[in-house]
Amino acid sequence: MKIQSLPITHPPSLITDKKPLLVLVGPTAVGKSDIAVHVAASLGTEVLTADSRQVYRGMDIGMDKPSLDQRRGVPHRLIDLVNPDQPFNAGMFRRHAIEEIERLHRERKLPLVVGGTGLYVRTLVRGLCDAPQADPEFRAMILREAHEKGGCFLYERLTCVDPESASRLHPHDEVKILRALEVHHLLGRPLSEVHRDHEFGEMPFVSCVIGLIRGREALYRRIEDRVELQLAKGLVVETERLLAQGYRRDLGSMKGLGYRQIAGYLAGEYDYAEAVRRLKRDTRRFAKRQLTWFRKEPGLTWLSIEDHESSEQVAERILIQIEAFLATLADDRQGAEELAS
RNA sequence: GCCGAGGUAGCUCAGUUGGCAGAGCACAGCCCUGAAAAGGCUGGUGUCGACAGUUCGAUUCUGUCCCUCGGCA
Repeated sequence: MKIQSLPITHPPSLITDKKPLLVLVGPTAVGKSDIAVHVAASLGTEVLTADSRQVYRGMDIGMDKPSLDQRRGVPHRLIDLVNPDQPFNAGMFRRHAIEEIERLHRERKLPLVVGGTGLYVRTLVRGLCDAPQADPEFRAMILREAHEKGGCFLYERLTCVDPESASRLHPHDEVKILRALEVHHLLGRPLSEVHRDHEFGEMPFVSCVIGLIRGREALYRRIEDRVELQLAKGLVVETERLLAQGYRRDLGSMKGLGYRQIAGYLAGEYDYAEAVRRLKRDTRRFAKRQLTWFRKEPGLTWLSIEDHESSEQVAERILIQIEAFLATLADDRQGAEELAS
């Protein structure tokens, strides 16, 4: 019976090698942080944050980092890794995260990844293709050239060197066109080829991915409440401080939700009420994009949160799912051992 | 009460010399492999205030009524 339950795609030898990974995802303001602390405390483990924004030091209110009080003694990792003007990206996240995951495995703890950055989570669950890191010099150079030549220079160039990537991208999507050109320049191979070799088929761990969700109206209400709370905590002062420290508005970190809208208000582009309106709107749109991303994540189990549920109650339900996941893991392992002997 | 102005999408409004209506915002759906809280794409969701009249046909013209906002009493 045990042997029959083995998925054909996983040879027994691989299953015994692979270590488990727990992952909690969901849109912004769904309540991940509070719930995760309860889950981590029950499991006696730590929280590994998969959030592209919480890695920046000094950006606390805008990125909604959980306070020490909220963390209730549970260690949180992968937060405050770089300064706001330092580069950070999915590859760097993956390297830091894998280090922490392996450490926890050595300490016989179950790694619990919690976050809303879909791409970052995916680099852990399904890997990341072997392409070179971002090259700021190349980008600056080619952007200068594009500025001089104007029009669709970048897109046309990509059509020549990597027609497959070009056909998948819209001519207006400069960020992704730039990346494809960069990879071709550094590697001498088209990015589309690198992607085809990888296809997110890496699976370094046996992952249990749970997606938290609420009704759209409830989620939007929570987003509004959270924005108000961030403003009350001093988001404007924090933005002023970052600008005074010399962090310019065009930095990736400063384009994050909160800082972008408040910086526009501080620069006199619109009034305070308009800044708040835009911040709420942009956060709602972001939550929607997150949902679109997670919806197509294979193997994700949704867990819908009711309005009346406390984070402890939700954590209880998650723990039941985790127990079931660990039980199948133990079954598979036992089956593999029987097969091997 | 009288005199103006107006009632069209969730909101602000445009428009149809009579042929089942369109912008912005809001909203919805989607794409994504080292910028991802970034970046990009697509979509009009409607008893045109109500009822009658004229007309082949009325959101548009006419009448009555209702409502909102000004001004005068």
